[in-house]
Amino acid sequence: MRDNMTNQELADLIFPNINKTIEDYEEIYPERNLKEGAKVVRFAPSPTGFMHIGNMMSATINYVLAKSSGGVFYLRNEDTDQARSVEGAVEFIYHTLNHYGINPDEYEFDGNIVGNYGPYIQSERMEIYHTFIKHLISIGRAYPCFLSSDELNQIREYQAKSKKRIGIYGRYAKFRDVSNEEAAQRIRNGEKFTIRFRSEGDFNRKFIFEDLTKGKIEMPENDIDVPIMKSENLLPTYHFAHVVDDHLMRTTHVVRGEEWMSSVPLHFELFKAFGFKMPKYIHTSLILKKDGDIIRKISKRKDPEALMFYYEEKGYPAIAVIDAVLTIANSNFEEWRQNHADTPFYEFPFSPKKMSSSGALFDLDKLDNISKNYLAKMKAEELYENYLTWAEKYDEHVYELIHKYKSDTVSFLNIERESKKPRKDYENYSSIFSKIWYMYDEEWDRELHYDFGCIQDKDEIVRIVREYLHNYYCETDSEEEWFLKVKELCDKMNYASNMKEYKENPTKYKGNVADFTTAIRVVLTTSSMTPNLYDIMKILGSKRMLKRLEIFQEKY
RNA sequence: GGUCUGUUGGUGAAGCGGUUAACACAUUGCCCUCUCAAGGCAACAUUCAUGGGUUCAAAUCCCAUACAGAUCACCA
Repeated sequence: MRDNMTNQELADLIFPNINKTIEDYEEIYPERNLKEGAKVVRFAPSPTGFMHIGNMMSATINYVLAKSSGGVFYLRNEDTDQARSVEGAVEFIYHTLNHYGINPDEYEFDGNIVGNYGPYIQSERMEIYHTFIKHLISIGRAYPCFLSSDELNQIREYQAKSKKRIGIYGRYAKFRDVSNEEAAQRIRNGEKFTIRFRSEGDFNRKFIFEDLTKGKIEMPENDIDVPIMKSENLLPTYHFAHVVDDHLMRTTHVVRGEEWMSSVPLHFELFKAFGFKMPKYIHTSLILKKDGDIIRKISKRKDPEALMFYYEEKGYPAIAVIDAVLTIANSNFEEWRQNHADTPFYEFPFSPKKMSSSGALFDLDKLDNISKNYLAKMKAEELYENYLTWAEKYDEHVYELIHKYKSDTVSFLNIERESKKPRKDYENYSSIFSKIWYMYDEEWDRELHYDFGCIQDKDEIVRIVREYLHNYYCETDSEEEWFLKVKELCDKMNYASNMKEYKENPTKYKGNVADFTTAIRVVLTTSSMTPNLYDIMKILGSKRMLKRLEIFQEKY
């Protein structure tokens, strides 16, 4: 055994098959040629098979940042945790993003790589990581560590008990200063090891960095010898992959959750060890949830609305969800949206400074409101098509009905639409049917609940509706003629056709026009709350209306 | 326990030393009206977690306390 094994020799022993250098990779992935100010950003989820609202917010912010600066948005699959990886998750994420109008410029799945900075799947970048780790070992900034998990636990317990800082640093870093010969011997003996970064930081020194949303933040330097490569599968840890990937992919801005803030000093030291420029950071607040009296982080398990699938199933238009997300993400988005109603969201000049620094509650009421406005603005035909597409996937029964009665459905959806003040009846596709079911004859065999207004007496209602349908209603009447006839019958049956007169002398009459039309409305629809009656009658036609009078007589 | 971050109405929030403390959603009331929706008009924080301080003047600056969240893994 030789006495003086060099770092380079140790590195060669650990990675005998790595022949590239980090300089080689600098050439393979050169600086991107983009215009001044263009941002290169990424969405880098772990492929767990779900997309949650926090992911969505991060993806949206990234996309807006890239688009509005003429930059690049790429999708990177962080699958270094083999245990949690789910097959097909990237495709799923890719399609979910597409559904919301977010299209990555660079990505990879099914063996297809789009973009020059791939592979975009971490498990396919082994050689790259190993090259960079080998380099760190060769310059003495990383070393193999043979601490077993039992030993690690003991250290942790001891530190916790004696109120010391937890972690492998200082004298706890047992293998940090072991000779290269000893390390080599252990490796040759087949001992398991991880590679740890050799930190040169000092916990008593301060380190200042600028987060784009939170401003200047002062933290102690990192002095922990963190693992950069796992023993089991030789994959890098998140921290190491972040530094290598974001450098090689030439990321300029890293948008990530607030939970990463505390590892910035570590990342800083890692970037410095390679001599790389650090990207800018935007740490986003967590999305919270009010659960009874307590406010907590939104949870994938407990809160259905945490998963993006929820919004698709409920049938919220994609753009409404994006707007709701941006409303929480950036405080001046709402104002911008008011002045730019038809501008694509990615043209919004996103400002990290305007991000709220405390966590926000995701407000479902607000989403409903945004969504109502979008649905109200659509043309009936367009609404119908979107509704049909939604129903095809989520509600077969509705799909069949509206498909069969397309023309009536569109006419109904068109009532009081396409005006300056369109109706805002629907907040999402799944809630539409409960408000329009009565337009379909097939639905009338269900159990009916007539929602009466002032007139409760069945015989009186039948008298009114029968008289009206037989002797007054005419399909060719204009709306004014129609209303004149309604009022005429009103007077005849001693209901006040003039509201003012009624208010002055309520006792003189049996009721007023409103009560009168409500009776008709309820017989035709069971509901006292419907869009314009005249239009509904027009769609229904005399024959079907008479049938509904029959049903009423039988069932009520 | 160490280290960070935050705390303005039911919700999202604007404000950054002098404002009647914006705006949007929600809620409530009135008006309009064939119902509903829409629309119009109102109401809704005497106060910015609490306690001190600086100042002629504080939600805004400083300090302390409380509370909440994050992090301290061979998970990301």
